[in-house]
Formats: sequence, C-alpha cells, structure tokens
Amino acid sequence: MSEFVGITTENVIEDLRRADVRPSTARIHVLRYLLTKRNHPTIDCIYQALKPTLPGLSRTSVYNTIGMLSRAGLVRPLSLEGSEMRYDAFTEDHGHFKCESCGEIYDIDVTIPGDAVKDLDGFTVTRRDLFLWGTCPKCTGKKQS
Amino acid sequence: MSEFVGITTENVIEDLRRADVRPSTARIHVLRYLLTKRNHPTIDCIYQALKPTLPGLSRTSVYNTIGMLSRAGLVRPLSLEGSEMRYDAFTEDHGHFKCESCGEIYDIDVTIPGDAVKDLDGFTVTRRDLFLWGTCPKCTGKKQS
DNA sequence: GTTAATATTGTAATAAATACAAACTTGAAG
DNA sequence: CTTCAAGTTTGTATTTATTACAATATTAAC
Repeated sequence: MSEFVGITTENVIEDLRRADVRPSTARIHVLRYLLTKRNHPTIDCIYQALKPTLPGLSRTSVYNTIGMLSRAGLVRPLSLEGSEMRYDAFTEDHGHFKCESCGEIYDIDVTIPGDAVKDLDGFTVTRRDLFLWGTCPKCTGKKQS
Repeated sequence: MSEFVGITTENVIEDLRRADVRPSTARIHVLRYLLTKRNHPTIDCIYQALKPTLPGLSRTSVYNTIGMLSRAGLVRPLSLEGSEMRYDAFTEDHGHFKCESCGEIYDIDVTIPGDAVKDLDGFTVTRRDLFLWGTCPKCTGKKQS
C-alpha cells in the first residue's frame, strides 16, 4: 500500500500508540503523509494533499493534529521564514538548508562538537537547529547554463 | 547623547552611508535603536519604542526601513518562531538561544568547524544560523526556588 | 530656492494562526 | 447491540503579521 517500504498504515498507528496519541483518522493520515513525503510541508500543503482522500477535512483540523503530533514529539516544527511554519516528521538532530532561488528545503547532516558552542553554562537545551540559506546545486546549474 | 560609547548618531549615519543607504530620519533612528538596544526586537517593538521620539512614524515605515537595512546587510532577520520576525543588527556569525519559559533571546558564541556539515558539495551558503531552544539560567533558578 | 528622485504615511487587502461552540466519533461497559 | 462519556473534528469568527499602493512629504543636487 505504502509508497515506501516500512511505512505502512499499521506502522503509523503503532507510532501513534507508542507516543500515547489516539490513532484517529486525521492523525494517521497526517503522520503518514509526513513520514512518506518528507518535503517539509506547510499546514496548507498537508491540507491540500489530504483533502481528496479525506473530503471532510478542515484546515483547523490540520492545525490541531500537527499541534498534537508536535507535543507528542512525533513531528518538529521549523521556522525558516517567519511567515509559514513548516513541519518535519524526522526528529533526529539535523540541519536545514533553504534555497533562496527555488525555495526547496534540504535536510543536512550536522555534527556540532560540544566545544563549538561556548558559554552556555546554566542553559538547558531541548531543541536545536542549524539553518543554512543559499543556492542549491540545481539552481547553480541553471544559472550557469 | 548615546547610551553606549561608540554608537553616536554620527556613527550610525556613517554606517548607513558606507552601505549606500541614504541616512533618512527613520533609518537613523531604527538602526541606532538596533545597535544600542540589542534585544532582537520585533517590528512592533521598534515601532512602539520609536513612536514617542518620532510621532509621525508608521508601522509600514518600520517594515520598509528594516527591509532596506536587511538588503543592505546592516541587519539580519531571524525567524525563531514562525509568526513574528525578529531582527538583529549584529551580523557576524553567531547563534541564537530562545528561552521557552520567558521568551528571552540570547546571542550565543558558535564556532562550527568546516567538517561539521557534510555533503554540501554544490551548495552555496550565504547565511547560516544555529538556533537553540530550552530554558535559560534565570528561569531554571526561578523553578528551583 | 527649485526640482527630480527618493522616503514615508496611512489605509486597505491578504493570509496565517487561534478560539470556541456545535456536531460527530470512538470505544468501553452494561 | 445500545448507551454514554471522553475525546475529536468542523467551521465560523477573530486576531495579528505582512504586503500593496497611492497620496504626501522629504532629501540632496543643482
């Protein structure tokens, strides 16, 4: 059924249960969407994508669902531009690159050594993100040709 | 005149001229505000703070001014939450910590080694930011007492 | 001072996010 | 199977950040 091996509806329900989130229809579909398409969608992206499958879906529901999934730690919000929030089902530590030409967002591997961040005595860090902006290879290629 | 040594109105005008930005009243006041108070204000903070001094100031002007200063590289926008953009006159490479308890934003020293970010062949990076979220020492203290 | 170029104002429009009450689901207990 | 209470979802209304734009004002070179 799933486009990707290992991400079946059953798996998604399992994920939800493990995080103590009741596996309702909306939640299953939203999380499944985020896990299969890993394109950092906005609320509206998710809404538009799921509308055909779930005709009764409302934008507010997507907000609620995403809020629930974020609180449960299954999804992490990222604020790259300040206007439209984006969401990522991939919660392991990694960075994000936003191409200023095409708008595409890429996950990037980051290993920040402990001594890179100084003078943080007394601070408790619960979440971190390295954001990079610039031009992606695709767009660099286009400009040159 | 200035609350801080070294940031006089003349200095600010100099900064603007060097960046090829005409030193108009609004621009001088906004940049001077950002350079002296380094509190990552929102557009509305700046507007409210400067209103008494510049009675005719409009919110739109602050947007325009900040837009100009950003394009000129004198100010850098940071998106920490996705709803309200924040701005920083400090454009050297550094990170940001947002306290989830009191909302305060702290500048943090960061030295990210070249090899910390992998697989970025072909990407041109023009801007980067390490964001940290968590609890600041002040709030940690409050909770314990 | 005049003039042309540039900045600013203020209103109106757009769009994201939240609040909330009414309607609907869900799943366990009788 | 039916009922009930708890939890979800909907859809409208509201709030708030941001942008668009035309009218007005300011700036700086001549």
